[in-house]
Formats: sequence, C-alpha cells, structure tokens
Amino acid sequence: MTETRVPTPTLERLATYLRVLLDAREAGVQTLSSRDIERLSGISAAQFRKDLSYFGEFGKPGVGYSTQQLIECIERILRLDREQPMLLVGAGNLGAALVGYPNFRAHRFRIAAVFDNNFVKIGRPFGDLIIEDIARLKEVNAQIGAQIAIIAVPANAAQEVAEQLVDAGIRAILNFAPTSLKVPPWVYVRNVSFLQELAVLSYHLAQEPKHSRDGWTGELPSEPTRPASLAARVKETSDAI
Amino acid sequence: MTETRVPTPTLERLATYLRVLLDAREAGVQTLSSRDIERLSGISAAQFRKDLSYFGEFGKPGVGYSTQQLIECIERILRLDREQPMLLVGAGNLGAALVGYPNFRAHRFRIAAVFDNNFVKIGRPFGDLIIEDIARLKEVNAQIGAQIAIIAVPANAAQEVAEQLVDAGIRAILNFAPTSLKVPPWVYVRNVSFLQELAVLSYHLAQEPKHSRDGWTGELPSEPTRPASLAARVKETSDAI
DNA sequence: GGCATGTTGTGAAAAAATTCACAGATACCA
DNA sequence: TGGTATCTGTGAATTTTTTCACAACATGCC
Ligand SMILES: NC(=O)c1ccc[n+]([C@@H]2O[C@H](COP(=O)([O-])OP(=O)(O)OC[C@H]3O[C@@H](n4cnc5c(N)ncnc54)[C@H](O)[C@@H]3O)[C@@H](O)[C@H]2O)c1
Ligand SMILES: NC(=O)c1ccc[n+]([C@@H]2O[C@H](COP(=O)([O-])OP(=O)(O)OC[C@H]3O[C@@H](n4cnc5c(N)ncnc54)[C@H](O)[C@@H]3O)[C@@H](O)[C@H]2O)c1
Repeated sequence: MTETRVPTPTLERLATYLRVLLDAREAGVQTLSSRDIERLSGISAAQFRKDLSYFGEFGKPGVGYSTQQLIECIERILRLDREQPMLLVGAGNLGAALVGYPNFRAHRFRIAAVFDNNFVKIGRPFGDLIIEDIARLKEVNAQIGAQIAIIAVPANAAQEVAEQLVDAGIRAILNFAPTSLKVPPWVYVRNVSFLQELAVLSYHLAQEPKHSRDGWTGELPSEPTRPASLAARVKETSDAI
Repeated sequence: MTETRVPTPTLERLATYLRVLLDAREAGVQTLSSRDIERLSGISAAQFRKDLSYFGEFGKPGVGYSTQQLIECIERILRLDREQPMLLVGAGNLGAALVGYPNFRAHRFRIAAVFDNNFVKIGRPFGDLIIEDIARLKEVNAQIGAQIAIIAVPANAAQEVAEQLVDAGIRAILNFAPTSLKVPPWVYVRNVSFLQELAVLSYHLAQEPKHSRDGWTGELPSEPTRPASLAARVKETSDAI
C-alpha cells in the first residue's frame, strides 16, 4: 500500500466492482479475471487493475481474482465490513423511498432514525421507525452514534439541518437538497442531484448523433470495429452499483 | 464556439451554475461576477470562466455576467429551454418520490407517463397519472414522443426495460437500478447510485481526519487565511443543483 | 522440464481536467 | 483625460486520471 492519495473516481468504481463481484458470488463464480470485470461492469480491465493497485495486490497472475477474497478486501477498504447506522432527515417523498430501500442492508448501511420538524409527522410511524423531532437530533444520536446522515429536506432548510447534524457528531453527509452546503473541513459531503443528471442527458440529445443506427445487432462487438468506440460508449453506462 | 468536445464535468457544473443563477434572479440580483459564482457554488471562478468558454463569451470585463442573459444561455446549451416529456418505468417507492417531485418543472422536465408490469398496479392512479402497462410502452410513446426515460425497476428487470425503451425511441436514460445497462451507441445513459455515494462517504470515515477542529468558527472566511484551503474544502460540497 | 497460454501489477506515456496568470476590456472618479 | 480598480477570456503550466505495454508469474499439457 502506497502513500498516494486515492483518486475519487477510483473509490466510485470500487463500489461498482463490488456489485459485480457480489453478483458473481451469487452465481457461484469462484474466480474472475480483470477482463471478466470489464465485460460485467463496462470499466476497462486496465482501469480495474490500476484501481486495485492503490490498495495492494489481490490477484494471482495467470489466474485472476478470488471472488470471495476480493469482496472481503473491497468491503474492508470501503469500510463496508461493519454495521453502519445512518440518520435520515426529512420524512417526505424521498425519505419514504429511502427508508423502504432494502439494498442498503446488503452493504450493512441501516437507517437508524428519521427526523422531521413537522409537528403533524413527528411521532408517526415511517417504515419501521417513528419520526423523531429534529430538535432531539443531538440527544438521539448520542445513543446511536451515527457518523453518516442523509439530508432529504427542502433546499432552504438544508444548510440549517447540516449544521445541526455537524453539531450532533455527523462526519459524512449525503445531500439530496439542491444547494451547496457549507460545512467544517472534517465533514465530507456528497451531493446527489437528479436534475443535474437530467440536464446532462438533455444536453446530449442536442448533439449530433455521432453514431448511426447501422450495424447495431444488439451485441457488443467482441472485435470492435473501432476500439475507442466501444470503450467510450460503455464508459458512459458503467458507474452504477 | 470552438469545435472541441465539451468535458462532462463541465456539463455537470453548468447545471449547478444554473441553480445559483436562478436563486440570484429570484433574489433580484441583476449581475454576478465569476467570484460571486465561486462564493455561491463552491466552484472556482477560473473553472467557471473556463467552463463557459467552451460555449462562447457571455460576460462583460469589469462588470460580470447579466443574470438573466446567462440563465437563458445555459438553458439553451443544456436544452432546458423547451418542455421535455419523460417516461418513468417502475411505479414503486422511488417512482412515487419522482412523480411527486415538483422541481422537475423548474427545468421544464415533465413525467408524461408511468409504466409498470404489475397487474395490480396497472390502471391505478400514481400522482397525476395512471399507471400504464409496460407492454404499451411503444404505443404510448408514439403519442408522447419522449426522448428521455427514467428506469426505477429492480436491477434484474432493468436491462429488459432498457431494451423496450430503446425500441420505443428513447435516446437518453437515467438509470436508478444498480446494474450496468448495455444499450446501442445512440442511447446515452447515466447511472445514479445511492450506494455508491454512501460507499465513498464510508471510505472517508476511515481516513485520518486531515483537518483538526481548531479554528472552525462556523463562518467562511471572506478574507481567507489560506486561500487554497477554502477552495479545496468547498469543492467537495459543490456539485449539487 | 519445456513450452504455450493467460493473467497480474506497474512504470511510463498519453489524455483530460484544472489552475494559473495576465492581456485587454470596462467602469468610475476626480 | 488619466489613473485606479475590477473583471473577463484564454493560452500555458500544472495536476490528475486513464491508457498502454510489458516483465514477471501461474497453470496445464506433453
Ligand atoms: N422527491 C424526489 O424525487 C426528489 C428528487 C431529487 C431531490 N429531491 C430533494 O430532496 C429533498 C426532499 O424532497 P421531498 O420530495 O422528499 O420533499 P418533501 O417536501 O416531500 O419532504 C421534505 C420533508 O422535510 C421536512 N422538513 C422541512 N424542513 C425541515 C427541517 N428544518 N428539519 C427537519 N425536517 C424538515 C418536511 O416536513 C418534509 O417532511 C428536496 O430538497 C428535494 O429537492 C427530491
Ligand atoms: N427506493 C430507493 O430509495 C432506491 C434508492 C436507490 C436505488 N433504487 C433502485 O431503484 C429501483 C426501484 O426501487 P424501488 O424501491 O422503487 O423498488 P420497488 O420494488 O418499490 O418498485 C419497483 C417497481 O418496478 C416494477 N417492475 C418490476 N419489473 C418490471 C418490469 N419488467 N417492467 C415494468 N415494471 C417493473 C414493480 O412492479 C414495482 O412496482 C431499484 O432498482 C432500486 O435498486 C431505489
């Protein structure tokens, strides 16, 4: 393991590799090569190997990677090897989808408490939880000890909520509100913006269709007509988990 | 306007600039400098100017940018200057949040139809819409003419749905399912993965807190102690819309 | 063992993205 | 009018990220 900082794109891809590996394990696959990963994830084999090289050596030349072993390594790197309680703020439409999202558990994330400031909602059930008063945030988290929080309140309330979260000891925030949060340097924030994603899609509609429909068979060419073309295309569809 | 391809990060930031500009217009601000944008968005002034330079010249030296004018330009670039119907597939938890999301309208996106394959759900109301049978996808979109679709079905159904969407004439897909879609080259896909975001947050919890708590006042220094520090920190919180 | 095949890990090269730094434009003021 | 302050747009420098390409290793087969 080197001393170099790990690029953020690498961290993002790690989560994708993990998804692919979990699927493979489910399917009973014991071993995968970097080219298998490329086929399954759309991320190039070289990229995969380089990404892993930031953390150590996990494969065997001539063989590939042990599915089980690599899963364990990536989970350790990403800190997914332990139960992680999270706080959710905002018991609205989006919050409802989030508390009902079963996939969190597969990575040992767990929404441990939900907060709102609407008196009508406080005390009501929300998924498996009871909606708590946002005023009790610090108090409740003293019990839970969550370090991660999700902000799902309207944009104009997000900054205030962020400050309360920081005060309650939160060190990482997933922000769904369309606003740029100002937080102290020890708090890490990631923003999710559906509108941003849609805007990028929209832009591409405006562009000349670089690719014609000719020759599309539904198959990805194993012997690409133009090597760069496959890489470029697949790249765009590759960073899900 | 040059012939260069526009970097994807630039497109993503454009949406953030637009949000900031809309807020400013709302507040009655007529003119903004690139440093104002930096303060409001967390994206550096130089980055902002460079980003715009891919599309032309929009500012006046010594003055800044006309809020109204720049909004119009960015909307045109991002193709947000017209009504855009979208198809939503998957009338589940996430779909419910999406149909109820009012902010889409601010950028002239509109969910024009919702599809599901669950007989119990088909025909029921869903937001302002009635859930349609996925089998009628092509037929319905012949009327609507949507080019953008949102996939909110379980991962194991996503590829099949993507193919149906392509067949129905969709050219851009926002995919919430945790899987890598294979689509023809003329279709542009963006993936949104909450788990990926959480994984990156989780990784950062594991890291040494580079920053100590000393000196944090809750105020962003207007006359930064160390200019680079502010930029670096704010950067992490900067790409919402 | 010797050889063919397949795969990793990684420096080096290339490409992409960001930041710098400054010429030149604009406004304002006395 | 000239002087000062402010701000844009952009080539160039720098930094970051991706891709290439190959030595070194593993396996299986004869
Ligand atoms: N609904 C979506 O699909 C969607 C998509 C992308 C982004 N978002 C964003 O997510 C956020 C939430 O969206 P939503 O659709 O769930 O909104 P919503 O109005 O349904 O829910 C917001 C909830 O936050 C609560 N709230 C408001 N101020 C609060 C405060 N200070 N403290 C605690 N709780 C507070 C409200 O009482 C409400 O229950 C918004 O910022 C929205 O822009 C939503
Ligand atoms: N709920 C969340 O907060 C959340 C967060 C991130 C990602 N996701 C992802 O979004 C997707 C949907 O999540 P959800 O929570 O809404 O799930 P859900 O089970 O509540 O809803 C899925 C819907 O898709 C429908 N469906 C299944 N197969 C279909 C098909 N072939 N054609 C048309 N419709 C079909 C189902 O009938 C159901 O109504 C999943 O892939 C999930 O992983 C959800």
